[in-house]
Amino acid sequence: MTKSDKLSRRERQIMDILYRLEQASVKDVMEAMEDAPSYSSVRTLLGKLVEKGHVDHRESGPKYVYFPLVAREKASRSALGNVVKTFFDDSPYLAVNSLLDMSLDDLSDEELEELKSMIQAHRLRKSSGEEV
Amino acid sequence: MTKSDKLSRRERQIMDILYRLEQASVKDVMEAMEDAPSYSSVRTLLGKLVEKGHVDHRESGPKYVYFPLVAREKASRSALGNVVKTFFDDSPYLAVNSLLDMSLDDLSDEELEELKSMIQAHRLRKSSGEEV
DNA sequence: TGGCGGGTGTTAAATATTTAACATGGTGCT
DNA sequence: AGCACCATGTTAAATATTTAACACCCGCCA
Repeated sequence: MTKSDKLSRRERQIMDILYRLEQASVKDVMEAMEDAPSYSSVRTLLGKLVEKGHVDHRESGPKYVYFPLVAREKASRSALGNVVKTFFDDSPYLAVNSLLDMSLDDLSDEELEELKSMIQAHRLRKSSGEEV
Repeated sequence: MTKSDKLSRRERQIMDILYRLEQASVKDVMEAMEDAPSYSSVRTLLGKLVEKGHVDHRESGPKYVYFPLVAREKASRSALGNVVKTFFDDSPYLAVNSLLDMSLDDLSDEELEELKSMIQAHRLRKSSGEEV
């Protein structure tokens, strides 16, 4: 029963913070919360996440530092997949389209170029006989 | 206090289903859940979402059909934004990159082409004097 | 050394979520 | 009409989440 533990709202919130910060002390987590409860509460939540196997901690000087056990990379794919499924009829195209639409202005020329060649490279690879 | 109501796990789950299906009866929602509770429970949850202002319902023949009050489009942007913030250091580029990386194989030639020209069009627009 | 500050471990209470039971109303069918 | 079916309205119990209190430990330093 390592998997499929449903996370509560607070637990999910803390997981997100840990992914965002990569790792964090109790205090760090608390400070990252808009609507933080008491120090004690955050500590309990973190403890529960450790119990459930989502998080681990190591000592860092006098205190603990917590971090997610599932790699950010993997978790991010899962999160993106969920969004695609929930809001874009399972179509990655629609998702990329929307994401581009809402952020094109924030991308640098280099980034735009990079994305384009990423697509281009794939098209070439595909057309050059690499069938399924 | 129409805004900023924190959703519980079940509430979040149901909202996602409503966004996925666009609209749904109690039964529809229940059937869309892996781990559905009783009909009665789902009904209560939906009622709460209505109370909180996240969902509305209309009569459809003999029964109710529920649907989200915030447009899918808007909700999707918000969801994407959260993922970008949580897992991609707030960098849309990294997010698009990852999304493309995990889904390139599923995109048709037309879609690839479309994305490329979307980027291209933006580059042109940008370089033709539309400075910030 | 004695007491403070800052951390953890544990346990228990308050609150919210989640579930289900029971009652009601309409519709269609025999 | 009477009954089964399917839906909703309401209310209450079971369970989980969330919060906080209290006890302890360690390093520091006046």
